[in-house]
Amino acid sequence: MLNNRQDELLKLIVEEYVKNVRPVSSKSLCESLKCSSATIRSEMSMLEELGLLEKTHTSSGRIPSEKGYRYYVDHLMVPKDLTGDDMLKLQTIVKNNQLILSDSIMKSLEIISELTDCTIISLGSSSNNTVVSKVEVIPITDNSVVGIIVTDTGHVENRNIMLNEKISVTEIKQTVDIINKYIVGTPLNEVNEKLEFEVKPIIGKNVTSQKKLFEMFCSFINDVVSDSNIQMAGRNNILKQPEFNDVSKIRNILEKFDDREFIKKITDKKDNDEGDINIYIGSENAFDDDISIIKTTYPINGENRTIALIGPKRMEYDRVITLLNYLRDNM
Amino acid sequence: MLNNRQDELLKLIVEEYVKNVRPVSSKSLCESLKCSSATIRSEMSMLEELGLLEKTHTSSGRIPSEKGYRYYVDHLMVPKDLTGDDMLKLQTIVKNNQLILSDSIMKSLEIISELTDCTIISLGSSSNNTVVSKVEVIPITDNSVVGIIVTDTGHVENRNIMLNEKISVTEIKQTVDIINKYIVGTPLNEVNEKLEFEVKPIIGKNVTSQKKLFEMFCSFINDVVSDSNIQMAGRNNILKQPEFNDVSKIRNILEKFDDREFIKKITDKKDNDEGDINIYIGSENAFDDDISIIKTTYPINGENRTIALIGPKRMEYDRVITLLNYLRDNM
DNA sequence: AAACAGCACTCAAGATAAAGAAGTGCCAGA
DNA sequence: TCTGGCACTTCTTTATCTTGAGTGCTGTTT
Repeated sequence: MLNNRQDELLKLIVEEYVKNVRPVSSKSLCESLKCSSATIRSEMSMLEELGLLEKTHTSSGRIPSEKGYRYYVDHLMVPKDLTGDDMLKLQTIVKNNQLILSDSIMKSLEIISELTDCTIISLGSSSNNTVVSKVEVIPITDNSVVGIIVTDTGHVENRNIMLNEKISVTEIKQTVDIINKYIVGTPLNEVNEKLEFEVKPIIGKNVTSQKKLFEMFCSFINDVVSDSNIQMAGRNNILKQPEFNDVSKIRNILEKFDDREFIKKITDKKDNDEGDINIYIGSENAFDDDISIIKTTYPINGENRTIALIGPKRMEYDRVITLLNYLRDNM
Repeated sequence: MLNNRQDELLKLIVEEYVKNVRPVSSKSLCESLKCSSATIRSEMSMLEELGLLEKTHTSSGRIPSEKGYRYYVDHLMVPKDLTGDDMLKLQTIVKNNQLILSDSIMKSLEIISELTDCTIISLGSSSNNTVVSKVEVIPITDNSVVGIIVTDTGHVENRNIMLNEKISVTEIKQTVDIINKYIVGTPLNEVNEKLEFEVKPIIGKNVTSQKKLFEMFCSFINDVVSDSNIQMAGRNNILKQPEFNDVSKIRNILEKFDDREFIKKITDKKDNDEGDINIYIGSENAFDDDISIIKTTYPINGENRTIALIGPKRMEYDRVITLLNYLRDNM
């Protein structure tokens, strides 16, 4: 491993580079390390040999390599206390009890995205513990209805459903009553099975015109189950980062934000500790080599929501993590 | 006004510039206009004197000025037939009758945004003709409920409502029944009045614990009324346009896309002909001098939705307008 | 052995100059 | 009224030079 001074040096370089976005010179660290620039230079080249530092050209200062950031995050970073300013802004939301929990967390995430100039994505793996609270089907025209599903977390999904044939209001009510009777209280991931094996036979006994409605509704609920509900805050913040001044790079990233399938994959990665904070630096994530993702999960009303904070590889890791921890502790 | 050749010249320059994003030289037009470059140059300087053309520097070719685009759009542009390719892509959606009207129009708009590399915003002035179809309040926890409002256009709005005190299920049902009884069938813009003067007195007679629920619900419905439902397609398309290679410019525009208040103002502008296509070139709109907006309204289920197509000032006006007209004709 | 001062070397970035290309404007003649 | 010809302008590209901020290395000091 590294000696004390090397640790200290790497830490200084990461933090200096994160702050100024400029290769860090040996001279600029003399004062902090209380030794000459020559000494620092020799240490620097050792760290470079170990793959922890890089140069942008032969005679440039050093910047942290991906491995350098990893080492920093794993060994050097010390959790920072929240600054009064950060805390103040967050508290106004946390303390506001006009909002239900999930809304107030979303608001907090918006604040954090603003404070850090990062993008935050919140996505729920709703199918696990969430339970259907209510199903509604409301007639709109002669041959179209709107289907609504409400879960016990207060989440509402709706879809317009087109029917080939005219269905009477009473027929709709019949179908919905049957669905409700069997489905309310069912966990989302079991709804499919129940619809297929318990509800379908019963519907079958009734008027055939209900079949179409039932099928459409099944497909709707299917989508709800498979569709992790995605929320995003600070989508454009990446544009503020000086290293993203290349339009094609920005475009690449912004298009990934809009790609639901891509975003959903963020949840896929299984990590050692659920609930822990996981960090994916540069090529460790699929976004972009210059991007890091800080991922964690919050249990909200029994639902596990994944929170992903997306920012430049050159990120204030300590501050970001402190903010996320503060949010968890004050939930 | 301009003579025939000047018309032809301006038309050629606009269309050439739109295609190649490069100042157009006199020489490049000799063949099309069947005269020498010197002749074209003298015509060009006349058009420049009239403010229809501009130069990027003293010895550059010409580009259309804002006034030039305006003249082109008002007098020179001829509606183009749809290319087979464009039509094909649109038709697969239009002909799909699994979707209700508003959904299929949204799909079509997505296609158009893709075909034109423009961003399309669809926003509804829901309060005018839309009528409440159903109101629901579903208990989530002891002191929170989710409120749902469904309109006759199949639009669903929902909100989590936090209550200070515990309210029993039957009490909620009572309140909702009263609200439903008076509100269903009411146009959105009259809901407020009705709630205040007809429903409130009745609620007042009942248990006080309902008051809070009623108030929260009023605030919710208020927001629904004032909130024009915004949909967006191709948000990142602006990044594909070569003239937007400046990150600060892109940021400025993308941030406006996320600014609901700003977007809503698009509907505000009153125009001569409702239902007609309106064009705002460069400084004629509040977005950016290099951006044009093509705006029109579609009546969908009695609701007037505003469609705004946002792209570079250097836009294929004829094609875009043909696409929008085709969509209207095939609705 | 570790730290340091000194010096040669490297590279990026900015300034300046020159050459070439792509235009225009204008004039005189058909 | 149109056109060919020519001088002039500006952008673009390329090359050269300079400067400044760094490093790497070496020999000396502690």
